Amino acid sequence: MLSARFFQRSTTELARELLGKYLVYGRLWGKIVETEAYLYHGDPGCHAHRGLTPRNAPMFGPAGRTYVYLIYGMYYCLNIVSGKVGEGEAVLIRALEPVKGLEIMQKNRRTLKIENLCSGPGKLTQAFGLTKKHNNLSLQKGPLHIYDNQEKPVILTSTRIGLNVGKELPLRFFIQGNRFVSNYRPATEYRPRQINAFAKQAIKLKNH
DNA sequence: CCAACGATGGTCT
DNA sequence: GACCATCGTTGGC
Repeated sequence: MLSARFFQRSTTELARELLGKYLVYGRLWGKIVETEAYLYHGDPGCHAHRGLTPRNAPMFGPAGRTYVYLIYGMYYCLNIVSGKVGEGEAVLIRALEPVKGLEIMQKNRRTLKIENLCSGPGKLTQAFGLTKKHNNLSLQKGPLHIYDNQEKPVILTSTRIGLNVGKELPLRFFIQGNRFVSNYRPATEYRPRQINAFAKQAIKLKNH
């Protein structure tokens, strides 16, 4: 299991570092293959962007906890809280490669097709049986955990999916060539300078 | 293949 | 009352 320290890094870095790691819930294992970063400053697409509310409260807590919310009245999305306490940031887990417990996932998802089990944020929570009950839980304490993996994947970047605001920001990350990634979208190699330039601008905004 | 659309209910203004 | 970090189905090619 990963230490608390693992989660204490910048949100965009955590979003990349989570790729290739395992999300583990009981007998269910999935390799994280796609993530998105949501930032407190300068990111209108972030739930916490307008400040603390009852729903987004976990995002303002310590890194390494879960933030699970209901979307479109039907699906749940799993996030891993990042950033510092008081800073509302998180990483959305967008897709997993199913690794263990595939029969259970198939039952939960009502499909046999492996590519359709966890290839989307609403799909993976359904496959794992995650709901609001799993909101604001420590990944150190469980029952949800992140396990390490030595894999160093090749990472690509693109804009995020499904947003009406903040859609131009390059904050989606995924493993090159992985067939369980949720959606095609024009992507580029990971460019630290591009991300850093944005982060710099966000801090400027913060200090206004 | 893929664009359009409806289901569905919590959250915030 | 409007919005939504989605998904499965439908109907076109």
